[in-house]
Amino acid sequence: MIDPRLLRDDPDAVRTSLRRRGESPDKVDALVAADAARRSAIAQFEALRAEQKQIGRQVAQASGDEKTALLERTKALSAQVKEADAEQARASEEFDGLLRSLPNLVAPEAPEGGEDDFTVLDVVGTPRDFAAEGFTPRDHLEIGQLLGAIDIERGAKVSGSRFYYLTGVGAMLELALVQLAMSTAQKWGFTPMIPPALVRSRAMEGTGFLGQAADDVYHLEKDDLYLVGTSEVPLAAYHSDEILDASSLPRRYAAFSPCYRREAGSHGKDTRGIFRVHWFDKVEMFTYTTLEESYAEHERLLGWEREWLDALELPYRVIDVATGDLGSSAIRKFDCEAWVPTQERYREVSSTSNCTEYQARRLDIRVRGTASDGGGSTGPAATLNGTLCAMTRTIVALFENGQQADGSVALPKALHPFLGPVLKPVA
RNA sequence: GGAGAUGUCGCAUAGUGGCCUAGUGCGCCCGCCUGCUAAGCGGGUUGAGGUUUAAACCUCUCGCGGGUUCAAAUCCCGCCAUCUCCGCCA
Repeated sequence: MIDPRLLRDDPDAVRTSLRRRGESPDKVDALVAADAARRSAIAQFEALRAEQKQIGRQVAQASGDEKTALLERTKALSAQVKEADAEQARASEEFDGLLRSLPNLVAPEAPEGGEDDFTVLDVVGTPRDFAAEGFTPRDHLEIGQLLGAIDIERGAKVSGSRFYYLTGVGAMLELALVQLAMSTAQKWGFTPMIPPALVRSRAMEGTGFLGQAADDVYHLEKDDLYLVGTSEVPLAAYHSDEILDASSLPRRYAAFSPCYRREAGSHGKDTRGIFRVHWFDKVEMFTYTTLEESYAEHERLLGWEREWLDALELPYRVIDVATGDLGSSAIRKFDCEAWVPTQERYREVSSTSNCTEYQARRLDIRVRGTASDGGGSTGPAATLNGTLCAMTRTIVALFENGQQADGSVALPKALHPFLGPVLKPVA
């Protein structure tokens, strides 16, 4: 959530941000009113409570008629305090609920508009000219079947649509990517992590996934646990309710985990192969830092994502995602999109978001000793996340871009130590 | 899954209904003293919220949430976590 003080000091900034996201700014008025109601309820409760405590101390020392009289007064007061406390709690809860439903402010630099209004920041590499090479490219599923790497029919038989088995070299390719990604991230200074993929609602809500994205989340009702759609969730919640020493920042974690997504609302989209699935594995980067440092860290995360794609020798472009297409936690988001030859377009393979203090406020993650005030006080941390390697989409890109006329796939040098230079059709 | 125990300030502990405005020790911070170091002496040291120009004051916070009571760290109920034992299990 955003800084509640901003609602009092500069509500127009909040309205402007909502408008830029394509949302109605109306709820700002309700928030300002709820804030005023909350504060007045708190003041009322505290005044009554102070009186109750004062008289309570007198009761302990009094005796006889004096005590009876005091008890008379404080008995009535007790009911009033209880009532005021309930009202204060109700008003605070209402304000908190409204505040949590508000998305993060958007960065002024983020381009305004919807899904198609992104800005292209860079284009790297050149898509191959298959016509010049004299053959028509096969799509990733066809290649995966030739290599014995992907079994989509049995995935559907066992688990339904959008499920798959990685088999043979497919399974080994994923493990190679995981191993390479984790060790590379460790070299960059990230702490390797394998986090839980089932989390409580606190973690899910705190990272901002139970708002507009709630339909995309799997929920295990019997246990009230959620399957994470990204390890951003357990990584953000890792330090919840903690105060981090400023000198320990930035803290960088790289996590390998499965990711589960209901893909509600994407019926009929990307139905072929393993491009859009209900489950995939991913290595995710995550940083805890300060607000001031978050902007530079966002650029660094993008830099590492690019370095990874460079190492995989994939052609890609980088886009600055438009305000209307940002998640509720993010103020700005950069996507890396790899070229997919059979679709003749760039498709998202990684994404990095600066969530500033939004998640940290919800999860109560604070920093002690920020530079701005000599080191004594605490303030919310800033969190950022970025994909290092989403397995299925990376496999799609590697297969399609590396394919050769005979159905084999030439691998980037970085993967040679694991799998050799070429994956060959099985039969 | 069953039985039992435990949860107090960074750490260790005291606290069995009003003297708790949570004490003490350690650690940490500031100062004094001191050839140096150590010791010693004095003060400070959970976090959040509210009133406010400020200073200051007030409220909440003893794992979390309810309840009893004029009054709860303390009594009752539920939950969470940890530990020990039994069962099951990769």
